[in-house]
Amino acid sequence: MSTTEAPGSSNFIRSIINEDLESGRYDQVITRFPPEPNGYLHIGHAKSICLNFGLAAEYHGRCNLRFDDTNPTKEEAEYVEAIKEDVAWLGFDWGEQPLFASDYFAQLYEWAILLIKKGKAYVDSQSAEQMRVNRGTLTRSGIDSPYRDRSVEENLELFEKMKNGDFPDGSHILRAKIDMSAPNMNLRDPAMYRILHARHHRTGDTWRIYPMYDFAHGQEDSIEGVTHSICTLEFEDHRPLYQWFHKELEIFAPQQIEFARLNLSYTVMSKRKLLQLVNDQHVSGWDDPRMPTISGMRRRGYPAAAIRTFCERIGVGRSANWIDLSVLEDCVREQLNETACRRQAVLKPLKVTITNYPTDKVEELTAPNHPQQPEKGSRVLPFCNELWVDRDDFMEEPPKKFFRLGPGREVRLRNAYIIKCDDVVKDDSGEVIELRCSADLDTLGKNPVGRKVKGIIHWVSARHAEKLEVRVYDRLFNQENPDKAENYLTALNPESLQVTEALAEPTLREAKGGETFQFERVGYFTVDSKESQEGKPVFNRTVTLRDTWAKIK
RNA sequence: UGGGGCGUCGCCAAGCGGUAAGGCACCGGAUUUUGAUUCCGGCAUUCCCAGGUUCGAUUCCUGGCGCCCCAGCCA
Repeated sequence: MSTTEAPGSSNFIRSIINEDLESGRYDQVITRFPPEPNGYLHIGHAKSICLNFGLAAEYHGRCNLRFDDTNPTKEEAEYVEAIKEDVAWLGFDWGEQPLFASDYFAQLYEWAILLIKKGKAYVDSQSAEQMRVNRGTLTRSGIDSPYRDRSVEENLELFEKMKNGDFPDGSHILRAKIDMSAPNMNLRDPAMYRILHARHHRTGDTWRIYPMYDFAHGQEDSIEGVTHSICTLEFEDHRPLYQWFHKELEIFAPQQIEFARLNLSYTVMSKRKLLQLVNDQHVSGWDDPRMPTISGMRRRGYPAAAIRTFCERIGVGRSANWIDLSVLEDCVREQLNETACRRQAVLKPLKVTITNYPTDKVEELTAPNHPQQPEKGSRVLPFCNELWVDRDDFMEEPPKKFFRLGPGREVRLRNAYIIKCDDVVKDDSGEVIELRCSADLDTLGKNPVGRKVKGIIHWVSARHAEKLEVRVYDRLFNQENPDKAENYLTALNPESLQVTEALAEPTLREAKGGETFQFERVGYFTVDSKESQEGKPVFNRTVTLRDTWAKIK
């Protein structure tokens, strides 16, 4: 599965891989997607997933799913499961078992000892604060730790005790001995191992020390034979260190390649902020349909194929980018237009009575499930003299370009007759509460001769309508870039969720969780797989239809 | 004012010395029992700026300008 999409346009990563293959530096392509299980995956991760798994498939290589679980204070098994589900749903296969950084803890520990013995690592006993001060600044070099020249024996002994849990958190730390005056801050004796008396989701209480990202990631890649280790731009400064460990340890050296992370308008992408949205209950959870998480989008009704298309379409480069939400929505519509069956449902009901239609008569009209795909079949639409239409499809004083219902106007009822608005009934407050119309009963499946009726509106039989809960979603944030607000929370869109009731054609009652329909002229709606019940589906608005009338207005 | 990057249409993005792909958005127009879809057509004499090399530069060189990342015992 997964790579049915058209091959993407060229990008700098493919160029690098081609060169590496031609030069013989590597003879295959092995990549990896290395999430930290400290939150749910979002659309930015999808970009990385599609890139890594996509490249591996393209070059007939392999892509590992490897959890970078080196910080037990932030990671949980729940996240591991959620991440696996999301990657699989996106359509990618990581082989028999996912891998874990924690699988390599013993090896990493041995390598740390090797570096100590080589005089390339030492135990520092400064406080975190002292270390920070002594690290210097961007423009001023750091100064050596007073513990920098401890003997190998002493370092070995202290590190052993760190491992055994003899010291409290923060009392000592293992550092690589590189250069405290390096202009690249990452080379100023970076931390390799810290003491953490924390229970790890997989190794339990086995370890009291845990490796830092820099001392773990490159070696994990090396162990797995990863040839191209693709990460985001902020790790570019870490590359010299990534390479330093491979060289000092004399192990297989993968090539790290950095690309620009995804930014999407009207959303935030940092895990910290997404976690806060969840914890402070601005959303119902990581999988709230308004979240930019994979699970949120899945619940919202975004097809996996649409997300894959999106990731291919936005390309991959090294310059900061800000992708417009419309690109994603276009991918979703493109996919759903092909796959979703058509239905009729009214969200803002206005009563219509067909005055010349027998009160006790009910007709079963036939409507195609997909006008462009007859093979999708059809369904039955009951029609009687009492209907609901959408309030937006009637105007008492319509402007010239409005070709829907108005006093004396004619309109086509989708899949049914042409009707004419003869009377407008109002309540005491002057609000329109009913339209009394007459139908041209000779217009079923054909157009009248001598006049043409341009307007077409959707409707539902009032006596057969199902009342269904519909959740109308809008963008979670009002501002294109929530991060530029004083506090991104102030940019939250208070109307991002409107719960309402739809009056829908009877067939919709049987809709199953995860199914998506196009409510004609309105948008795509997907049955919420979490909160729907048998015979009582709850619909999430996935995305609206394009609406050029809205622009004309 | 240290180091590392980036700068091609409103937003992405190809281009790798030979005379500016594509997508989204936008604007026209055709078809349409969804103002949807589909379909045609338009949309950078110009590639951050200034010099230079060259028959020829978005592509090479030099100098500017602008933006992003780095001072976690996070990843």
